[in-house]
Amino acid sequence: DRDALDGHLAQGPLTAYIGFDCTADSLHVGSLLQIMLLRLWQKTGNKPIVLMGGGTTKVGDPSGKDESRKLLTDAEIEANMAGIRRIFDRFLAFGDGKTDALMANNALWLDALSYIPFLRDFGRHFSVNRMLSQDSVKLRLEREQPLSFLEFNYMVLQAYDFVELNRRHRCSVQMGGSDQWGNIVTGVELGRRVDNSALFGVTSPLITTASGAKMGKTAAGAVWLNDERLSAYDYWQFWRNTEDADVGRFLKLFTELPLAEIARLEKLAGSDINEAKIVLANEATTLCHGQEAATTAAETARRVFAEGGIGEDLPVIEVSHALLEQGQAAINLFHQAGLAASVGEVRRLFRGNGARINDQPVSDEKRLLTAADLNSDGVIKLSAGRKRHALIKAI
RNA sequence: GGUGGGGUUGCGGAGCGGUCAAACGCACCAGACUGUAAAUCUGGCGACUUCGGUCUUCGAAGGUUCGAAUCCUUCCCCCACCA
Repeated sequence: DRDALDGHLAQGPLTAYIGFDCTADSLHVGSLLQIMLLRLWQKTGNKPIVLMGGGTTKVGDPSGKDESRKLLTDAEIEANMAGIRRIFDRFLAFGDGKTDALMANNALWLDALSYIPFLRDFGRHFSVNRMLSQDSVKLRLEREQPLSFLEFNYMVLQAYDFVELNRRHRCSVQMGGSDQWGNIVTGVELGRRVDNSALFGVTSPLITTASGAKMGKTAAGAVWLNDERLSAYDYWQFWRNTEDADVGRFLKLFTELPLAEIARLEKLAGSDINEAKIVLANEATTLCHGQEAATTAAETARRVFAEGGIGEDLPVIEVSHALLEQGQAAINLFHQAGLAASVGEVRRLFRGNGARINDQPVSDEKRLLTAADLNSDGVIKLSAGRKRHALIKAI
């Protein structure tokens, strides 16, 4: 009900929440849009709540995959929450103030639920007929995919979360991805039935790239938001490598530049669009890792790509002078530098002419690296393809 | 508990005694072309290798066989339907 929500917002600040799993100690760009939504919510004078799925994570999310997922201990969940909290610290201002962000954990109330009372108080408001017609359930059934009772209950628990947050923090808006639509609506209705409260749901479409792929996969896996999992440099590179067709959209969604400026950048055509990509990378990296990290990453990228040189943000592995004097097998060092998952992969890289040492292509698998390969900066530059580089430093 | 169908290399999915490190598709990596883009084409895609090969993988453990992902036994797990 957009008009009613507008009406409420016109009357004063509202509190909104988005739920996040805490199955890992970081989030990736798949969640970035949700994070940006909360940030925007706060910047426009409202209060955001980050709800951690501590309770549901403990049960183990049964969705999708066949493999038995390991159950996380309380300590692991705590650690994961701390990691995720660090990410949000960059995007939101936490505190006790009126519009300060709040982090909640649904384990707080879900753990305490008693089955029978819960069923009597809340279960009676859920219609199985309705639940079966929800997309999340219906699609599974139509495709004849398994759906456990546990999973079936997710909707119920999420709906209940909304009611709890409304009672505890007067939270009246839930945001989320469009796949959460059914769950959110269920929560809205539950709130109306048990508390007669007016709740609202806002969903955002799943962001895909222009080529239709889900956003956020790279060679190294997911594009993580914390720098222990993915360096600021790689994060910058991820944005820099955005497809042409996505640049404008991503600028609007993932940066806070004025729309006029974005409109200007969007108009750039041909190779000029690279300017827009650099701006996108700078802005996005600044939001996630800070101004300094973004600048360093941009400078490294400029040196590496524009000048074919090296930059301080490239991964470095250290080798002692003594070992280097003896000569070290290049294939092993490529492997150690993380440019390939195995020595065999390095060999293939050599065979396919994808490997370079100090920007010189190499194909000799027996190539040794020695002190003589150190360049004027005292390092050896290894490259796998055009984009992935690492440095060997003698110590 | 009963009946039926399954568990194969990241995912999907062939194979059903040797020619199987295992078709094909997707994803991924590299090369060419470019603008650190997309599309396209080419090559690669278990590990190690003295490039001759060697070793480990097809749910788990045993067994049959000269030889097993393929056959047998037991076990574990998943799914559908029935109860």
